[in-house]
Amino acid sequence: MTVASTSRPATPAALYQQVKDFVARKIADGSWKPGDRVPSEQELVAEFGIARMTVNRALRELAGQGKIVRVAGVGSFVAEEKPQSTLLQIANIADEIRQRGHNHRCMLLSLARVAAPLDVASALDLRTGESVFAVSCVHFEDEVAVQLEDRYVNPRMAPDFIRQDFTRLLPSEYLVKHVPFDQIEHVVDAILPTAEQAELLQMPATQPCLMLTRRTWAAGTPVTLVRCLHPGTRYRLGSRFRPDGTAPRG
Amino acid sequence: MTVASTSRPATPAALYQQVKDFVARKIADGSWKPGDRVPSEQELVAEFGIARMTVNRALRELAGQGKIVRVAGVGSFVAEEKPQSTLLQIANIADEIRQRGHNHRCMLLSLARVAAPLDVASALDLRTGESVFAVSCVHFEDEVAVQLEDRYVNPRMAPDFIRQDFTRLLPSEYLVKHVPFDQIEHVVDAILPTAEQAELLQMPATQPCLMLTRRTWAAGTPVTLVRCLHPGTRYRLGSRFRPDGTAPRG
DNA sequence: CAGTGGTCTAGACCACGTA
DNA sequence: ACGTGGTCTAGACCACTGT
Repeated sequence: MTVASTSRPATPAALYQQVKDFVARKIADGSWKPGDRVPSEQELVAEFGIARMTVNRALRELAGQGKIVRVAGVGSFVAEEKPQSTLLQIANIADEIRQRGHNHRCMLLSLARVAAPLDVASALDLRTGESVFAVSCVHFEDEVAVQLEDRYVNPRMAPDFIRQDFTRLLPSEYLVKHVPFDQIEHVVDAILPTAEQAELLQMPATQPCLMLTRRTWAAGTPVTLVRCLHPGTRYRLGSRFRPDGTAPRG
Repeated sequence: MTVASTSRPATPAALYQQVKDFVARKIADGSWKPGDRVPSEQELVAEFGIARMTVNRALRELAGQGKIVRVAGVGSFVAEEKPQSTLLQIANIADEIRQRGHNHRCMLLSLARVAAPLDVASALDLRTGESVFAVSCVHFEDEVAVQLEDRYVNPRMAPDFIRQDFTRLLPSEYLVKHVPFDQIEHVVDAILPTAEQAELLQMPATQPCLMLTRRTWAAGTPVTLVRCLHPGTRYRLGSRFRPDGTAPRG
C-alpha cells in the first residue's frame, strides 16, 4: 500500500553497491565528516570479506560523484565540497547562504493541502484536483529577499509533510532527509515578476527574475515540484563539471 | 612554443581510457551513428588484446556518460539521445533547433582578433590586453532570433580558429571538433538587454533575457568564454539527471 | 543453445607520498 | 620500507536474450 509496486528485487544489491551505500550513508548521516579519512581499500576488503577490485569500484564511483576525494599513496577522504556539486548547486539555499558567511532566514507564507491545479497535477503525475501539499516561503540573505519558493509535494510520497514544523526545518531539508530523490529535473526561465511577487521579493516589478523549476523523483515516482523565483540582480545559478563524470574540483 | 607546459605525460593513457577514447571518437566523428551496434566486449578484447574487465570498465563508463546504451544479453548501442544530456543541454543550439524540426540559421556579426578586456582576460587566464579571438553571431529558429552569441577564444588553444569559414561551420562546432574540452562551467543570469542587444534579438528592451555564460577547459587550460543571450519568452534551459551518475533517461 | 553484459575473484605491478 | 590508490589480468559464474 505504501509506495508503488517497487518491491525489493529478488537479487540482493551488488557487492560494490553495498559498499557504496555503506560509505555514502556514513557520510550522509554525519558519522564521517568532511576531511575525515575513509577506510582504505584493504580495510574495507577485510571488513566486507570481498575482493579489492570490488571495493575499488565502489570507492572510484563515489569519487566520481564527488562524495569522496582519493589521493594515491595517501588515502581517501570525505569531500569538503557540497555533494550536489554535479549540477545547479542549489539543493539547499540555506547552506549556500551560510557558506558565504551570511545570515539565512525563511519566512513561511502558507502551508496547506490544496486541490492540484492542472499544471501541478501533470508535473506530479496526479489527477487534476487530487489533493497535494502546498507550501510557500521567502528566503532572506542578511534580511534581503533572494528567493520566493512555491512548492508542491506529492502526499503519497511524503504523507507526513504537512505535519512538520517548518519554522525549525526547511521543506527541502525534510524531503531530502525523509524521501531521498534519485532523479532531478531543472528548468530555468527569465521572467518578469507579478506585482505580488515583486512585493514579496522587495524588488521593482520591471526587473527580471530567474525562475528555477525543479522536479524530483524517488523510485520513478514524482516527489515534489518547486518553483524558485530569484531577483536577477541578487542571484545567479552556476555549475562546473567534467563531462566524463569525474569530480569537478581539480 | 605551442600550448602551455602541459606536455604529454610520460605514462601513456590507461588502457581502459584508450578504449573509451576509441569508441567515443567513432561516435563523435559520425563513424558510428545513433542506434548502431558497438563492438561487443569480446570483440574489443580481441581487437585491443587486453582483458575483458578493462574493456568492461571502458564501456561501463561510456554508458554512465550516456554515450552508449548497454542491454544485457543483447549488446551495446550508440545512444539515441544527445550525448551532452548530463547538464544544460545547450552544447549545440543548431542541433537542438533541428531536433525540434525547425530551421536554424546563424548570422555572423563579427570575427576579429582583439585585445582581451579585463573580464575576458581573467576568465581565460590571460594577461589583460593579450590578443584573443572574438566572434559574434545571432542564431535564428525559423527566422526568429533566439540567441545572441558573444564568444572569446584562447588563441593558444585554437590558433587556427580565426581562419575558419564560419558561414559553413559554427564556432562551437569547430571547437568541439578540434579542441575537445574536458571541463565546463555554466553561469545563468536573468538580465535586461541593452538597446543594441534587444534590436539584434528583435525584442523589446523591457523584456528579460536569460544569459548563459559558459567557459570550457582542455587539459586545465581555458579554451573559450561564451556569453549567450536568450529572449526570456523564447528560450529556457533545462536538465535532467540522476545524482549517482547513471544515465538520465529511464 | 551461444552470445551478451553484470559481477566477482585472487592475484599482480606500478607510482606515489609518508616516515 | 611501507601503505596507499591506479591499473590490469585471466579466469569465473550468473541472468538475460535471441535463435
